[in-house]
This record gives sequence, C-alpha cells and structure tokens, in this order.
Amino acid sequence: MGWAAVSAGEEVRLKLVEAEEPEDNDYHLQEQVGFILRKAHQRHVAIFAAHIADLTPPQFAALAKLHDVGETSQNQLGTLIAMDAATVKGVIDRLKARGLVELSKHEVDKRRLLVNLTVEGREAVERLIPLARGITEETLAPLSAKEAATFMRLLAKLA
Amino acid sequence: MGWAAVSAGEEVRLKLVEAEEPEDNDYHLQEQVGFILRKAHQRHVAIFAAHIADLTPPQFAALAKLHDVGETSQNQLGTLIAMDAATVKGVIDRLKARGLVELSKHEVDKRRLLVNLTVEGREAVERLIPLARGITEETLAPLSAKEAATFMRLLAKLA
DNA sequence: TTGATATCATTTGCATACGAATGAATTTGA
DNA sequence: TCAAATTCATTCGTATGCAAATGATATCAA
Repeated sequence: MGWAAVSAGEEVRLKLVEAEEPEDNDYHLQEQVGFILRKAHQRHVAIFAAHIADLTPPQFAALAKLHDVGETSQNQLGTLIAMDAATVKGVIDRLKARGLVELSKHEVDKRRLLVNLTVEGREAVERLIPLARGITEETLAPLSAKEAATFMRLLAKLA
Repeated sequence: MGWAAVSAGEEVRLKLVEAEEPEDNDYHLQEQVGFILRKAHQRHVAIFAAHIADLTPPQFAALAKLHDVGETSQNQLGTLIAMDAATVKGVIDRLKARGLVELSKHEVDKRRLLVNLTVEGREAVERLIPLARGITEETLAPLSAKEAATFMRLLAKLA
C-alpha cells in the first residue's frame, strides 16, 4: 500500500477516497499502455531483424505495399504505409540505392514522383513474404490462437 | 477471391486446400501485427505530445522511473526503461542539459555514472504524472473498460 | 482569369533506436 | 593471484520519425 506511514484516522479517510477512486497513488510506468506498446514494438523489430536481416520493417512495408498496389506516388505510398513525407523519402531513397525500386516523373502532374518495384524488388518481396508470415507468427507466439485473434481485433481498434 | 481466373476443376482443388490451410495467397500488410503495432505506437506518441509538449515519452519514462526508484546508474536505468546504453545516454544528456537530472560518479565502482532527479526534475515529474494518466486513458479510449483490461493483459504477454 | 489554397516533394533540425567498436574498471575462475 | 571474461559507459554510423519551412505545381473560387 502507498499510505503505510499515515495515522489510523488518515487511513480511514484514504480508504474511503480509494473506494470511490480506485487509483493507486503511485505511478507504475510498466503498466502504462504507451510503455508496453513501445516494448512490444521493440520485440517485434528484433524478431523481424532475426528473420530478415537486410531490410528494415519500414523498408519491407514499402516493398510489400508497392507489390500490392503497383506504381504510386511517393506521397500516396507514405499514406498507405503510415509514414510522413520526410520519412518515406528516406526509405525510398535507400531502396532506390539498392536497386529495389525505381522512380519516374508523373507525366501529367509534374509534382508527383512515381515509385515502382524493379524486377529485383519484385523478386525480393515475393521471396520475403513467406518469411514475413513467420515473423507475424513468432511475434504472436506468446498468445493462443484465440488470444491472438482477440488481441489483433483490439489492437486494430487502437491504431 | 484470389483464384477467380482458374478452371472449375482447379477451383475445387484450391477450395480443398484452403479448407486445411485458411491462408490467403495475398499478403495484407495492414493485417500484420508489426504494422499495426507501429501505427498504435505512433498514435500513442501523438496523444502524448498533445498533452505533454515539452518532453518525449522516453524522457518522461526516464524521469518517472527515477522518481520511482531514486538514484541509479545510467545503465541500470536503461534496463528499467527498456533502452540500450547508447539510447539512454542521449536521453539523459538532454535531461541534464535542461536541469532535470544530475549526474555523479559512483564512489566505489568507478565505471558507474549515477543519475538522479534534481529538485526541478522531481517537481516536473510530479506535475506531469496526472497528465500521463490522462494520456493512458485517451490512448485506450477506443476500447471499453473490459476490452482495455483484456488488451493490456495480452499486450503485456507480447512485450 | 487570377489570386488564394492546397498538394507534392524536399530539406533541415532534433530525438529515438540499435549494432558494433572501444576503453576503463570490475569480477571471475583456474 | 592474475589472466580471461564481464560490465559500464562512450562514440560512430545508420535508420526511422516528425515538425517546420520552402519551392514547385495544381486546383479552386470569386
């Protein structure tokens, strides 16, 4: 308890208050959703790296989404994979440097920079997708199938 | 469906296969736990920033943990808040620059760098903890109380 | 039509995040 | 005891991640 040192009369008052407001006086960082979310994310990234060493999760997300939707503008891709413009630029730059994507200018709208998979990029995604399924599985491994389904449903509500 | 273009006989085979293996041929990024985890974390950080503008979640985590356990070594603090040595150093450096923590050398073990809250740091944490509770609440707001409890239980298992 | 807005992309600056290498200090174990 | 292993901290390099400012282009509306 957090009030062990108070007088007997004070204890009574605090107990009554706690009956209405079940909150503990202490703040427990490890019980806060943000803190655990950060740790769960860290764990996932570590699992990802153990299976796919030469690509980061954001890089793979970009490739997988391009594989899914085909050529799109850099900005639109960012929207699809939840990355802001500055971040997606860096990711695409690095994928381009490795020959996995290629860039071209939109014919009509000269503001847009189109991004597409190269043949190498397509081969890479298709080779990696089975591994990615394994990463999802391993990340969820601490949960039973039923728990995992519940977790995914609730997590999706939060995100 | 993913096999609309196959022959009627092929459809039957695929249906039988799918009965055993419910996996779709497509890979859906937005259904992968890592992708949603990243988005949920992003949302939390945004909520945090809206309530506590002058501190990041890792910085607050460091202060809150120091408030909880008192003086510790930089490395030990990192363990407690799930940050590696290189990351925690940056966080502590910035908190020190703002006068919220102070550093000293361990008398016995000369390798250790002790970190402690300053008076200002202590005041800041105590002022911010109520806001942090609100951040946790708002992050979980899309869930009912029961759902939130379930989610926290499962999330803790994953992290 | 044209002036105000909006969109797309880039750049800069700051803050995590982590692997790897390094050096200093401590602990372990043969 | 003393060499090997471990621990603590620092530094470097790379990669997100986002706010804010900027410039180019496109769209909207009076």
